[in-house]
Amino acid sequence: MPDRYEPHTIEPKWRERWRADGIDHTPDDHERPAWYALTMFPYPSGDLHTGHWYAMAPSDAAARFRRMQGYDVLFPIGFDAFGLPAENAAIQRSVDPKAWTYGNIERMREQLHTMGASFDWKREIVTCDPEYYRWTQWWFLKLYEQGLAYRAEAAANWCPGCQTVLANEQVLDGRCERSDDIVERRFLTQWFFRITDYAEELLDFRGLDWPERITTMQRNWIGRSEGASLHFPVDIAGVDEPLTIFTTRPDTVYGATFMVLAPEHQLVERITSDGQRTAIAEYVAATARTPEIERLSTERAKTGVFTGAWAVNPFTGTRIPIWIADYVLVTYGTGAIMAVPAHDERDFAFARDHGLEITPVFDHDEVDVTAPLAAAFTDGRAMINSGPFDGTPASEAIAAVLAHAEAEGTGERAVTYRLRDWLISRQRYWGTPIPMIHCEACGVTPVPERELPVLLPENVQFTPAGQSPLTQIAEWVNVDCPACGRRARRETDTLDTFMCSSWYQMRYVDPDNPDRPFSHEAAQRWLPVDLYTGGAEHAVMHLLYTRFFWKAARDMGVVEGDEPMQRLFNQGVIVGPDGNRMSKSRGNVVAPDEQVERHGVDAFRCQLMFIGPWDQGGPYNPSGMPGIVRWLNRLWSVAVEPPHAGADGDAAAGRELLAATQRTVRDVTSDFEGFRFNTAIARLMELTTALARAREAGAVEADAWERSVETLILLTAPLAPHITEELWGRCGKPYSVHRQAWPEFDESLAAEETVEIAIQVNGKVRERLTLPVDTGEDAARTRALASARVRAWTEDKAPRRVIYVPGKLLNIVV
RNA sequence: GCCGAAGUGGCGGAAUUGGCAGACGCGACGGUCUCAAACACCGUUGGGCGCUUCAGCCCGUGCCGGUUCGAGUCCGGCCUUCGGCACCA
Repeated sequence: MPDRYEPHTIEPKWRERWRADGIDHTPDDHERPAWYALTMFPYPSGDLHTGHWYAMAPSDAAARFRRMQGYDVLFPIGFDAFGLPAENAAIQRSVDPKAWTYGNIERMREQLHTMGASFDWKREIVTCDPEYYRWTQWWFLKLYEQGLAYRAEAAANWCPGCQTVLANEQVLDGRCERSDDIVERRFLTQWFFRITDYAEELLDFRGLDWPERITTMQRNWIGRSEGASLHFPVDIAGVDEPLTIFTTRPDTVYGATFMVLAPEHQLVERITSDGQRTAIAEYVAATARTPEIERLSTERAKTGVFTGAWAVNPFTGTRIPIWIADYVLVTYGTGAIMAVPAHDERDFAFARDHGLEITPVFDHDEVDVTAPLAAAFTDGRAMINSGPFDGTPASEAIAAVLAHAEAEGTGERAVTYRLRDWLISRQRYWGTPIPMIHCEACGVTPVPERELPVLLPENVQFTPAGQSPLTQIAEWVNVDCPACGRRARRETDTLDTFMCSSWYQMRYVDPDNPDRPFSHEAAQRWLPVDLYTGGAEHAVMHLLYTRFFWKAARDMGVVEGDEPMQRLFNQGVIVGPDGNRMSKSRGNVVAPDEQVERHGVDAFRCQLMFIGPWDQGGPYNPSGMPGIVRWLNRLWSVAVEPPHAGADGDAAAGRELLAATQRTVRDVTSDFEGFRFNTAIARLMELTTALARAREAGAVEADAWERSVETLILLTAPLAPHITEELWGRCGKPYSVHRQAWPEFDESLAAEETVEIAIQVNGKVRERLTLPVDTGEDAARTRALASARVRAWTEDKAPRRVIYVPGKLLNIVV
């Protein structure tokens, strides 16, 4: 009497065996081709939730699939352990961020083990370990050496109540989430990476197997614009340098009737007239409280204030007023624009609301400058009101004006990107210390490489009001300058955690190397990553930063090739049964541990993979679980209970079973290639049912039965690793199922003899005929026209047209 | 607001380039087994009309329009929902 499928007995047993055998360790004999499968490492929030399972179980299935296909697979795991939540816990609950983080890691490590994922734990990395962040600091120094790191003023959210810098996440509706004070923007000197140096190259995705929506989002994020820089002299005593603006439409310069600076623009202070000083100051202060998303809204009224200053249009010689307005951003272009209200909707709205001049410079059927927005046309035919250019066709206008500007020295061709340099400074404690020292004599001085890591002090005080705790630790802050030996101060900002995650895939290839971030040999063997899986929420920032990092590393000669991740797959976001993001306050959290306890690991993994396409995410409702449990029970049953002996079986039934098995091999293999685990499971369910039915009928050859069952177990192994290991053993096969070769599709066995063709009359299905697979059009047509049902619809009229799609349908048009 | 996606039965979803809409599963209903329950198994299941002998017919993939022999799929215009928007990771 075969016993029943009891996941709680077999699952822990096999996990222990695998752990003892080190079956998941990355092979180092280099016998087979290398495959680097990487899943985004988790933040150690303390609890492994359904989202982690949703990200990692299919990633594991993909890694197992490649192993069975004959690759040596590197499938590592670690923790992205620096960041804000640890600091919040410290402030709110007086716990030490380090103790909190490592406690969480320990708990999550155990939870991850129970997932049955084939991670190589020997290579685990934790980004807040000094042995890891020492190399993050090393990278910072290298980028600094390359001239890719620099300091500049940048705005930060400042809470006047807490006297501290806030993350965007901590700002709700312009107020501090803790104290409810109105958040201001403050300018601090901070560190940046010159990611914009790579803007052009980052636009190039050739050779990468990435989803198009991701590359599109990155392209738009980088936002390349071609145009011109134009220089407008400022009509103010003491201001010699001209005001430089960027425009994509230099051909409209004769219509520039005023200028607008971002309220944060450096010149504002110097050019404002005494009479306007109060109004300008008020407006600048108000802007500091306005979120950028709101500023960019096209539906909002265009506010602004006149500075009292005038510039000169270098083409017309006309004096034009200089305004400030918050629809101009200091971070884009030069932070200043020439406003051409006749040909730009935003400028038009502004001019209309503030009574400014509107001069069209392209002819058009109707020019109605008194009408609302719609009248601000951006298309033209030929230039007008443009001095020597009058009559120039629109198609030649930009080139003509640019040539003139370059000849006169009033402007030049320019390309601008929306992409801004990467701000990496954080005024926080729980991050990688920036390895820099500020010396009064020598200026900013790097910490010598041999002194790395700059250790993060422990047991620090979080004062309720004030800066990062790092600034308070005198014995840490005060050091000798490495260059001149005089007293100097450490940099107290820490690095953005995106920097930790920009190079972690490199560290995994050689995680314990004490002398270098990784060895050349290990990089040769494993890099770049063959398959990167992770959340679509990282579509732009993380993935852009890691591409930048890789390219910078390449230019230093540290890695080879142009891209860090060959293939990318972004899974969707899993939400609660009610369609909302899972959260404790909503009460819609599905706890993985509970599901595992009830149905086992394999069932939970399979259910997550079965609910829908992996890149779509969506609501997770455990109500579908019975279907998966039933399937695994049936799988168990067909594997342990063959048809009764003595059945020599029917050869035709055996052939049919093997054909169905081969079609499953074909479909499941291609589904795995495309991460369509939901349809793969559907096909496996069908084969399982076919086996159960065949056994019921009692007429299958023992050989065909066995081959089919074995294949079914192998195809299921990446999805449900425990039950398949158990059944493989029970079928008398040698340990381990996870070391077996993936079944090869044998087309000669899969062929079907007949096929059902839909017969349409005028596009509507009226008949279905079962025909031999190789039926030609003429034969199919004859058979169709012989059908009484078809004749009833054609009324015996001669077909006007016949469309035949072999194996699918025949459409008769009368 | 800007950028990127997605809308298909009561529910999750399937339909590789335009070619039989609803695979697979949940739920529901009916049945087998059982003293009963659980487990398991079998059948039906998009909506409407028809089914007294035969069994078929119409509608249907967010909404409006278009292209095509043929549209869930392509085009134009809307509506709704979701992801990202640079200090959450």
